[in-house]
Amino acid sequence: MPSSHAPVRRKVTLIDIAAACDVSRATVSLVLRNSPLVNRHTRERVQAELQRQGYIYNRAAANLRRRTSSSIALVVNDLGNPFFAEFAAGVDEVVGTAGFVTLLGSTGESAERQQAVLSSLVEHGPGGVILSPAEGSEAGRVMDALGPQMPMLMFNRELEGETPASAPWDILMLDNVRGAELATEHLIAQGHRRIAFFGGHTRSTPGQQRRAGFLAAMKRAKLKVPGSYLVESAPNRLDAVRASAALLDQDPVPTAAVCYNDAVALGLMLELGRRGLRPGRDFALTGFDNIDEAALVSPALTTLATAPRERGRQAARLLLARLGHPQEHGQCTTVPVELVIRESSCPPPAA
Amino acid sequence: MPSSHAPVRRKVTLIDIAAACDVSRATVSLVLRNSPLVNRHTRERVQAELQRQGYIYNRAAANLRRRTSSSIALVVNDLGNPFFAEFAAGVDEVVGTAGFVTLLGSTGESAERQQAVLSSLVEHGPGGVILSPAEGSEAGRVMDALGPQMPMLMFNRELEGETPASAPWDILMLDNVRGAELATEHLIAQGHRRIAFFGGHTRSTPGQQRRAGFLAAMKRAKLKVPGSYLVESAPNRLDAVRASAALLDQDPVPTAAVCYNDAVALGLMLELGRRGLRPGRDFALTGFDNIDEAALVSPALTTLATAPRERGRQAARLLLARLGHPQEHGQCTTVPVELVIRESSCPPPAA
DNA sequence: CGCTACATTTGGATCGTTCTATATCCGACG
DNA sequence: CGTCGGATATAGAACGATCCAAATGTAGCG
Repeated sequence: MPSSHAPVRRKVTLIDIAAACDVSRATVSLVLRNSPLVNRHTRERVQAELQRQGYIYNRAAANLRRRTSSSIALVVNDLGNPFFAEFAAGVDEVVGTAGFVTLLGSTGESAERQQAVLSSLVEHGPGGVILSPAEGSEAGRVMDALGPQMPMLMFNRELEGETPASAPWDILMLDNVRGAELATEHLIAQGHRRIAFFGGHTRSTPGQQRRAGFLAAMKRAKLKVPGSYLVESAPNRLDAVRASAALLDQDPVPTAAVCYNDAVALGLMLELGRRGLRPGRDFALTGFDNIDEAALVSPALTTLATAPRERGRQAARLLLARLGHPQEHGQCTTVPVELVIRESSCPPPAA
Repeated sequence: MPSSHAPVRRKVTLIDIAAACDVSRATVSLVLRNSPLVNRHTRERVQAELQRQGYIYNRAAANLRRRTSSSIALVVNDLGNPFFAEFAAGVDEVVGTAGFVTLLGSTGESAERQQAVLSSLVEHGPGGVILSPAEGSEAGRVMDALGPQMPMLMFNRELEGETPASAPWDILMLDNVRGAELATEHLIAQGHRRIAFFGGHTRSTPGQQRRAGFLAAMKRAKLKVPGSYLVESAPNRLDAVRASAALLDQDPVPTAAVCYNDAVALGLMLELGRRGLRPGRDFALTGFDNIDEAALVSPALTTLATAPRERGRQAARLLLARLGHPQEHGQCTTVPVELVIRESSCPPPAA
């Protein structure tokens, strides 16, 4: 007998169990939810039958009837970035523990794609959305995709355009300003005077904030920052390598750089090596994020630890807390970052 | 007027649109699915109204009625591991493009937690499951959680216990045997004679296969492998550091090691440095996976490229293809890996 | 005019659950 | 004996979409 003729059993439902036990659907439903209303004897018979037939609960049907949700949508730029991967792991951990399931989406840093991903995710009826916005995504368009009632939490970035007062969202931000200040102050204390800020885009929130922290620390130390010492790049290793020339081909060349993040710092280190300059000896630099690689490259990278997995857990907890109270005023949480001093932030070579 | 008194609009449904346009639910439904049956004029009126009211399609309700699914469950050990993060990114890319959504779950390498995660995910009715099994997970228990009809694809590992003939699954495996052979042959060609296999667990499928490839290559070269040259560890950096002593405290000490994966190799490099040995000079080693860090550590790590993101895409494509034909015989796909030679696999110091 | 052909629309049943209100049973109590 | 209360069980209408079979309108044609 060919296997294609094997009986394709329909999925087992409440009705099948009810029929087999000679009780009503309602009773089986009560058993499933451990209601105390059902007689002990009946409960046991039903449970045995559930087991026997391999019943699988259909949460979608239940959610439809109850108008509830059992999922959270998580939208990040790129899981390939260890920072976001750790963040996602933290989110999923808490979301899963709360009995929810994580719907994943990634934007590849494109506002267009983000729009498509959000529209697709929202049709699956998540209870809320955790979004690390792609660069250039606008508040209005996000609201169009998600509707005005959807609980939302922005991570790490803000949306562009007006925030509608009617539908506020929560925000979880790293203390980018203070972090960049810490890194800058550290390099100044090491004796550097010509310090640049390298990488990241000016239009992104963390880019602005880190740059602001850098400039504030420089100003307090009464150090000049020529405009050419502020070099932009995409926030990844590859584009940082490309942009390095604009930083290093200057006269006078800076002796140190505060980098937008670790990926960018690693790119700069690569280009330094290519030019025969030894990072951590001839040129000092700091990163941001403290990804695993930061401790492993040689020289090890001084950076700011953001504990991305814990941030993910925190984001999930904040959103889950918000589910109950969708109408309340949006909260903004800023979490401190910690300077981790390693070998890359040497004193200047002359000193 | 306090905002808590603001009108909490019910969600917009087909019925609302139908009422506003003075047509039936069925017509609106046809418009939504771009059916050619509906008159052009009507279609435009309905579409305008959908826009105006901010209608959001309820895919769960549609799936219930149509007995279809629009999601794929993805269960990995740990997103914090860049190999799995890249894999997940690849899966989500293809799954998303196909109009499905990814349900995420992570097991933390625990068979117990995997069981719980699978049971939770399956209640959300995914069309299929991509599973990178936790160590020690058994075929029978997985089938219990997922039911006999669920399309499944195993990645990278096989399940323990008997494979029930009734419900076959697809498998996507790296060519672990050949990969380990390549690495071993390369070290032999460099002049090494005392070569060890370091890290990984013997009970896991890739562990067995890589070890087998290593032993086969050694045997072909007529080189002896003392039992003490096979050192186990958990497949992560931390435990590799711990296990390094068992490898390096031997007499005669090996001059080279084929490592289970990159994480383990990086751990071993760390411990070598701590003992004043220079990896890539005094001791040769190879990894497996070619994670980003492999190219960046110093010395850069010779390893086997597995292209995890492309593997993720491939896994998703295989599973999506299988959705249509759930009863066919399970396929096993093995993909080649590529040796990437870098600095860590030096010749032996004496030679 | 009656008939068919075609284009368009629609009511009601249905998917698998939960909710609400009601029914049934049984012993106790006045 | 009537009826009241607690403990269980259940019928039927939701939830928001889709499918099916049938209805409607409109035009063409002999």
